[in-house]
Formats: sequence, C-alpha cells, structure tokens
Amino acid sequence: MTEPRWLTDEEQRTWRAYLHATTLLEDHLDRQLQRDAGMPHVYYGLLVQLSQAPRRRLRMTELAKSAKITRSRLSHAIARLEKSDWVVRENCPSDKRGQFARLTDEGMEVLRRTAPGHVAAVRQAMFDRLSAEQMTQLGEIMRVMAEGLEPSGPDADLPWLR
Amino acid sequence: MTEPRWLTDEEQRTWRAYLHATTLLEDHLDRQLQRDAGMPHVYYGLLVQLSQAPRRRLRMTELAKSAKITRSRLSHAIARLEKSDWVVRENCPSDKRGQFARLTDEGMEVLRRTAPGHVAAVRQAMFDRLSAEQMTQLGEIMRVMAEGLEPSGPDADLPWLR
DNA sequence: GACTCGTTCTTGAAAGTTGAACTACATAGG
DNA sequence: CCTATGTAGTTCAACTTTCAAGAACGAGTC
Repeated sequence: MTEPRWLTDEEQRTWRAYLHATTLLEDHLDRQLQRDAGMPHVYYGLLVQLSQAPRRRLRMTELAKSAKITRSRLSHAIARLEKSDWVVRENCPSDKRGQFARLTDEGMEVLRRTAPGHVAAVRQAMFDRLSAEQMTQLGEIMRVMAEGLEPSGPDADLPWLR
Repeated sequence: MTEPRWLTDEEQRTWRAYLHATTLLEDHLDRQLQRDAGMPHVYYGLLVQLSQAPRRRLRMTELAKSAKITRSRLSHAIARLEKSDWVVRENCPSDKRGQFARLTDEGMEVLRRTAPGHVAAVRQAMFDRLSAEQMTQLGEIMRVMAEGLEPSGPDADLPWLR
C-alpha cells in the first residue's frame, strides 16, 4: 500500500469548516422544527415533497428516492406521520404491491403554519449572511459535489467497466 | 402575522442543491466508514479528536463540545467504543466528577488503518472535483455560516438584551 | 399453469439519539 | 461548617434509524 495523499492545510481547514457548519445547521433546523412543528427535519421534508406532488401523493419508492432515505426508514416514518393524521396511505390500483403516501388537509395545514418559520430559519442561517456572489458559488459547488455522489452517477451502475 | 419572505428561485435551487449534496455526502461517508472501520462517521470523528489531544485523551464535556454532540449522546458513544476497546474511561484526579476518554493503542491502530481510505473518500467527493478557487470559496462560505450558528454566537447567551 | 427472478413495501429487533430527571461533586456566600 | 447553586456525567423512557428477513405481487420463460 502506497503513502496516501493527505489533505493540505487549506483543504483541512475547508473540510473542518464544512463539517462544522453543516452539523450546526442540521442541528439547528432539527431543533427548530421539532419545537415548532413537532417533527424532525427529515419528516418535514417528506411533507414538503408530498405537498408539491400531483394530488399531493407519491409512491413510497419515489418518495424515498427523492428524500434520499431507505424504503424501510420511510415505512416507519410514514407510520408515524399517519398517527398524527398528517399523511394517509392509499393503495395503488395499477400495482397491488404499491402504496401511495398522501398528504392530508391537516398535514397541509401544519405545513402552512410552520413553513414561514422554517424559511426564516434557513434564511437567517444562510442567505442573510452570504453575498449574492457567494450564494451563486455555493449553488455551483454543491451541484458539482452532488454530481460526483449521485447514486446514478458516473458508472455507478457499471463499476465493472472501469 | 405578516407575509413571510419566501426564497427566490435561485435561493431555492441553492438550498436544494445544498440539502442534496450534504445528505449524499454524509450518507456516503457513513457507509464508507461503517464498511471499512466498523463505525459511523460521528464515532470516527470522536477517535480523531482524541488522537489529536494531548495524551490522546479529553474530558467528556470537551469532547462533546468539539464533536458538537450532546453529553448524553457521547456517554452512549463512548460506552460503545469502550466495548470495542478503542477507548477507555479514566477518572479525573483533580475533579472527581470528571471523566477522561482516552484513545487506546487499538483505537489508534484502527485510525491508522482506516484514515487513508477516509481521506480518499473525502478527497474524491470534494477536493478532486472542486477548483482551487471553489475550495477557497467553500471554506469562506462555511465559516460565515458557522459563525451565525455558533452556540457562542451573536448574543446567544444574552438574547434578552436584543 | 409453474418456475424463476426482480420489485414493492413491511416488519421486528438491535442500535443509536434525544431531552429530562438524577447522582455526585464543586464552588461561593453566609 | 452549612446551605444554595452550578457543573460533570450518567441513566431512563420515548423515539428514530438500521439491518436482515420476509410477504406479496409483477413479469418473463418454458
């Protein structure tokens, strides 16, 4: 095994700043939403996805994919959200294995009530502090990073071809 | 209640790119470390912190602070790491309430063995894909964001003065 | 039909996390 | 010394996530 390429000093500083900022922000949003909406950030994200889908519903697998969580995790999450009456399951007529998760009116109402506070938190943490230039740069950087990590990324399905 | 300031289109795109990239990366590192080192990213971070501390040990509270997790979570985490013999607890002579977490030789060895792979993963996900300029920008952006979220941030201790 | 294989989603147990309550010690003021 | 108050760390119960099955259906093949 050959000597690994370690990070330069500046790379290390950047990496630590990244870890620091992202964990602080995730914590902040989790607490904010837990307090104001009674659910963690991930669950809130599920409701948002549903609210934007046609007929406010999505197949479980699609929802899992767009929220980047496993189907198992989603099953539990939807079960929990069903208990709060924010989501209901519906059978899929065309595929008897399939399930839709549909946002209820109560769920929609929770979103309406809590979205402003959430947006404010995001804005305060990010956009109020970054220049317009920095926002653009951040967007570009994040897109580049995501590209390299995409499950459907470069040869992700064909590693044996490399 | 007044109409909230929603995000502009570009802000939304940036925010989504951010969420997308950060969750993908965190997932990626978690899997990589779980596979190669047998522990999640947070736990790995604890070992790294310890490895860099004098005498490879830290007080629980300090470790919790530098890893940005609660003391409760740290208690459980250290208990788990103790079972793998990567960390041991030691009493603090000067403060009988205190505990040190100390990295064992086995723990150090795990780090030595797995650090190269981890660095490679970070590099591949981030630094191999960003230009030198972008890396600098990212560092600056993350520092700005962290500043605003710092527990010891602007008036965090004196909110009643605002 | 019967077989195989893949997909969709769920389940249950184990592991991890959280917030509050709790123990034990430290520190300051009378 | 004594009491009050604060700090270090753990523990408990409730909740969330992961992991390893597994049940049920779809689709292709013979």
